[in-house]
Amino acid sequence: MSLHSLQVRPTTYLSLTAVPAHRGDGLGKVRLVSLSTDLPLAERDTLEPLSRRVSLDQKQTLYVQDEPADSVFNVISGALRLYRILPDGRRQVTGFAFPGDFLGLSMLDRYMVSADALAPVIACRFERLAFRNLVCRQPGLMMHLHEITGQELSRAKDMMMLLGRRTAEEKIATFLVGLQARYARIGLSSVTLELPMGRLDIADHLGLTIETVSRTLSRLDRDGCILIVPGGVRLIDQIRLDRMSAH
Amino acid sequence: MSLHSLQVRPTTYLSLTAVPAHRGDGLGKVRLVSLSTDLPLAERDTLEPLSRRVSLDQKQTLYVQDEPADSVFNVISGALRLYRILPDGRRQVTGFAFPGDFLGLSMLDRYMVSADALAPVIACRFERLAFRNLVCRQPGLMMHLHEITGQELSRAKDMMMLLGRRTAEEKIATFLVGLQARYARIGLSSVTLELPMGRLDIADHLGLTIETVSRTLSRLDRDGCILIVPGGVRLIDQIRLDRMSAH
DNA sequence: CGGAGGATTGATGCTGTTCAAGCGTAGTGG
DNA sequence: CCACTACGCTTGAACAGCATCAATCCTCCG
Repeated sequence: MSLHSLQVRPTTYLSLTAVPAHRGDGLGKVRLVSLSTDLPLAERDTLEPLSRRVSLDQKQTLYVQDEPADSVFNVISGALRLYRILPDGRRQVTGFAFPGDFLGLSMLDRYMVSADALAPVIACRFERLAFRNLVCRQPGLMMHLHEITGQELSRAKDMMMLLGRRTAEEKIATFLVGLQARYARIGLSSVTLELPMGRLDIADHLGLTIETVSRTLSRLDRDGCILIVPGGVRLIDQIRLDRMSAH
Repeated sequence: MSLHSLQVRPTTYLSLTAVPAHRGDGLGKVRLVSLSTDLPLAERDTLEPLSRRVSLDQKQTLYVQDEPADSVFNVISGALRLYRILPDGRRQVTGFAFPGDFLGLSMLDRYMVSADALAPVIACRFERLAFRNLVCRQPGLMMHLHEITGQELSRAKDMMMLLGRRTAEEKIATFLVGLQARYARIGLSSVTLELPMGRLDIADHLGLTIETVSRTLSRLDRDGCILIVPGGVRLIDQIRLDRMSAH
């Protein structure tokens, strides 16, 4: 099972996700699915016409930092990188997006990062204002979306600690363990982690250079912590990795 | 004018702030003030009994990371530092809070950072569940609070870029210019920045050591960019500082 | 087979850290 | 009023971790 075959994450309560329509209604349309009984059919049908299916090839851009944010997205399949770039070219990859993730949920006027596809992506697109209007009329749903944003904020603070206060080895270990946990949450439990992003993406995510990422991975491999495999990494010594990434 | 004399920031639209009661109702009570016509008197009166005034002396703790988050706060005066600590003592100061700022607004079950006072603090405390319930019934207000959280998230991404990809000098310059802008927004416009936090707090905020912070400030002083004064810094060469912090 | 792009590895260097000493000011008590 | 201490800040010297520069390797794909 891989990121490509995975489509939707099972969510718990009051969740809003989208899956391709089962009805053969051609391309571009998606069927909005809510696992929540709190989201009435009437509202579901209100939101549904707002949703459009978006497909991206690898390396294509979903949106660009500072451009007017007129859409909210929900990733259905694939993987994206989210990043900011300085005028001189230095880049910070603020995160990666996987199936089930929302993008643009804070609904500011402009996108705060750029997003492009690491692998072919299918996403569900909502017109922002309509999305906003609907959500306003659904306090429970809105509260849930707010909570998702709060969790993203919490992860951002984890990242600050990681970037500001941890060594290269700890950064790599934390990244791998975190990715594993994230895959697990979307039903991709495996000892072997697929890494859809390149070494440079990891480097720009962790505040390192590509060489340091490569060297550190090689060393973890030599030490028997991990096993580097084509397209990914197999986590061998989970205990040691957990200790390195402990917070 | 200083952080101590400053009490409330003027906000634009649909804002929820609190000021000490004008009515002499003893200690502990505050009067809830909304600049929004969207927040009806009835709801204002509902929230008002939930609010309690909190006072902190310097170095006192408002709340601790990972403890159950049963309150939401709005800072009225003073300054706080927000931080996380690793088991081995390494610390990341994720930010500072000033008058007008909300704390715990993402309303997760547990506080994601610890908060303690850099200077004597007065804050307005809301019981979380009641706050949440009220906000749920006020879509416009909730939307605004969501937007504030979104802005915090945006600043968190700025921090990631700062921590991961910028030099010590750029970090310091960005910190000073950012603080200046923040003071300006709460009505504290001045060339001389008050720095209620110590060098170690700045270091732990920017992912540096106290020595590097001190050295970098000294160099900026020597170069005529800034002037170090007791308790703060005077920004001299605004243009050069802006260029160093440019994004 | 040949080229392109990504990843690895090595040699060297620099930025920021670490260790250590000294400075300045505020607070305390004789 | 001045010694004495405490604490935060500054400065210096040596060091280390990661960056930089550069060469090579690997794999995919035309």
